[in-house]
Formats: sequence, C-alpha cells, structure tokens
Amino acid sequence: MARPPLTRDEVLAAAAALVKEHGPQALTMRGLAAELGTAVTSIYWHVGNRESLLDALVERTVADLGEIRPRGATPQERVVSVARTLRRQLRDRPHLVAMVHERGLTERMFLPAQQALVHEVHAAGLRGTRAAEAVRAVQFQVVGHVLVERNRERAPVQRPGEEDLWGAPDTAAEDDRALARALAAPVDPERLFTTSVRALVNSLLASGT
Amino acid sequence: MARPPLTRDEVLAAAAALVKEHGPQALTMRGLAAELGTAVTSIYWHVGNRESLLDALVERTVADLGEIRPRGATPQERVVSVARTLRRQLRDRPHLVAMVHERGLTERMFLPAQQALVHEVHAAGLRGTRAAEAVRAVQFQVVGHVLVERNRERAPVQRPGEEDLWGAPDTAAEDDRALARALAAPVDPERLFTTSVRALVNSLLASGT
DNA sequence: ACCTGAACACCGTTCAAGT
DNA sequence: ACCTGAACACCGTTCAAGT
Repeated sequence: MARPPLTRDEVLAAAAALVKEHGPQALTMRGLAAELGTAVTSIYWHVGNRESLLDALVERTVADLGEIRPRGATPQERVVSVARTLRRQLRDRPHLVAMVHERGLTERMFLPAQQALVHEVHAAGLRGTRAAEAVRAVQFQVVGHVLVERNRERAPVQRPGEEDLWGAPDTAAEDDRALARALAAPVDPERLFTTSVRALVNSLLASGT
Repeated sequence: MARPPLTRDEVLAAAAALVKEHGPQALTMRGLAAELGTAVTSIYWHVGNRESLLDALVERTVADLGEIRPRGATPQERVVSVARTLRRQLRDRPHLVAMVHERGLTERMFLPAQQALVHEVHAAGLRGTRAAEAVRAVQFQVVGHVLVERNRERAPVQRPGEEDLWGAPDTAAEDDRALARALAAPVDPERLFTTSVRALVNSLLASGT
C-alpha cells in the first residue's frame, strides 16, 4: 500500500493549491505532509524548508503571468488598457500577489507590463528620463492601487466606516451635501482605478506632444 | 523582590516598543512576559490575547497620527503638500502602518488627511461626486505608493534587478539609450512620488476651473 | 536516492489553583 | 482583583537510522 515516490513537482502543486485556496498561513509543513500522505520530513528532502518552498511557489507563478496586449487607438488609451489588464491579473491571484510582494519580486512580475508601457510611452513621444518616470509612475500607481484595494476587501467592515464619519454634520464638507454623500457611499474601485489612471496618464503624456 | 503590579498600559508600552523595533513577528507573548518580568499568563489577564493586544496597539497609534497642515499658495500645491506630509507620517512608522493596513484601519488612519483634501478640492472648485473622486484618487495614490515603496526597501536586492533586465540589448527601448539607462538606474522614490502626485492632481483639479 | 519517527525548541492559549 | 505553573495542541527543523 506504499504511495508512489514523492516528487518535487507534486509537493509544489499541493502547496500551491493550499495557498491559492486558504492563503500562505494555511500552508503548514505538517498539513502539507498529511495532504500528500507522507512524513513531514520527506518534504524537507525535496524542497529544503518552508521558506524555499514558498520561494519556489512564487517563482513559478511569476513565470506564469501572461503576456500583455495593449489595446486602443492612442498611446493614452493603450497605456490605460495595459494598466487595467495588469490590475485584473493581479486581482486574480490575491494570495500569490501578496507573497510576491512580500518576497520583493514585484519588479520581476511587472516586467512584461513594463515593457509594454515603455513602448507606448515612447510612441507618445516621451524620451529618456521623462519616459522612464512616466512608466514608473504608472507602475507604482497600478501596484499601489491593487494593494490598497486588496486591503479594503479583506477588511470590509470599518469601524467606524466612512459612512459614519461623513454622515455627521459639522465637517469640512457640510456645505456640499453631494460631496458628503459621495464620500459616505462605498468606493467603486474599478471606476476609481480607471479615473485615476486616466488622469495620471493624460497629465504624464501631455508633455510629449 | 516582587515587581509592582502589572498594568495594561505597561503591557501596551512594552509591546509597542518591541513592534517598533523589530516588527510584529518579534512580539511573542513569552518574549513580552520575559521583557516585563512576569508570567506569560498575567498578560492574558490584562489584554485578553495576542490578537486584541495588536488591536489595541494599532488603535493607539492611529489616534497618535498628527494633524495635517496644508501649505502652499494654490489648492494644487496644498494638495501636494498634504500628500507629502502623509507619506512622511506613514514612512515614519513602517511596522505600524503595515499592521494598520492588515487590520483594515487604513481608512480611519487617513481621516485627518482626507478632511484636509476635501477642503482643498472644494477650494479648487470641484463639487459633489467629482470632488469625492479626486479626494479618493489622491488617497489611494499616496497609500499605494507608500506600500510599494516599503516593499522595495524590504527587498533591496532584486534578482534579477531592473539593471540587468534593461541593461541587455534587444528590448523595446533599444533605440533610446537614455531611457534604458534611466530604467536601469535605481528609483528615487521621493522624486517619483512628487512627480506622480503633481501629475495626478493637475489633471484632477483642472476640471474645476 | 529517498523516506521515516523521535526529538528539540519554539509557539498561543486554557485552566485550576493560589493570594 | 490579580498572578502563577502546568498542561495542551500546535508549529518548523534536525538528525540518526532505515531501505
């Protein structure tokens, strides 16, 4: 009744499944061993230790991140489309993105998108330092937005929430009920993301033409 | 030789010191007890458990976050100054910001800044939904940037780094050596931050005048 | 080359018992 | 009201011993 010999790939696959479903804190060496039907110590032979297991996981999924195909008529539109695609890719793998982030591989993960951005910014007429700054501004903007967004989802109930904070009178917005109401309403992240990126991109690319 | 009776404040202070110095993972109940010269279980009497201890710590430091005084002649400048002040405040407490973030209290922490932003955006002529969107765009931008920045600092050595990635020929930037060089150079986060915020703010506030 | 159980040094938390 | 040690159920990791 002995199981077939354990392989490194098998370990990685099981670990990836655990992380994808329940997050990295759910990946314990003992739990993983139970999942695989082996002794805990066998895992150590194949992957070294927990730390390098996570490293391998992150490595593997960074490599999995797909190509980015810019869409749209103008460089502005294409940059925005790259940003939106990237946001979607990151949002699809919340736990893994967090792990990539923690391990400082955000840079690497972002490379395909960065190359696309370089191309578009160049097409918009930006050169040299200015172009590099525009690319990085967009890069920081997208990654930052996704991080903030994830945080909001993980902590859906704020105490007190913006509703309470802005529902009360005697605030700076008291003479603008529409503003107060808008701030009390929940954020629409998709919309806010697009608005922000568009605003940033319009401003950054304006200096190229 | 008995120590004076333990107080909740004493526990919080010692815990805060540990976290500030070495991060939350360095805060173990046993280590804290050793620091305080009591039994581990005494701590439980005062703060419940580790989770609510961290909650209390976060609560306390969110309350500590100071006022924000906008500076500058135009609303644009004042919004940028708010953003820069906020960035500095967040950067001064890296571990605690991360904890606030993890606990989903980013909203609350951001409130003083948000009120200042509302005031400035209003002064710039924005109203209602539009004003709210501008405020939130800046908010997300700042918090996101700080998060990305922190990540970069924690993982100073990227493998491979952007230098290697952009130093090689045959990239999209191969006809623009200045661009390739700029992307291979390390990021100046302060400068990038100011550039980005300025670009975003200019674009957002333009529609108000 | 690959797997194993025992053991070590850690965790957070509970609880009955003290004063 | 406050403190204590013992105990429980977890961790990750090492290592000598097996095949």
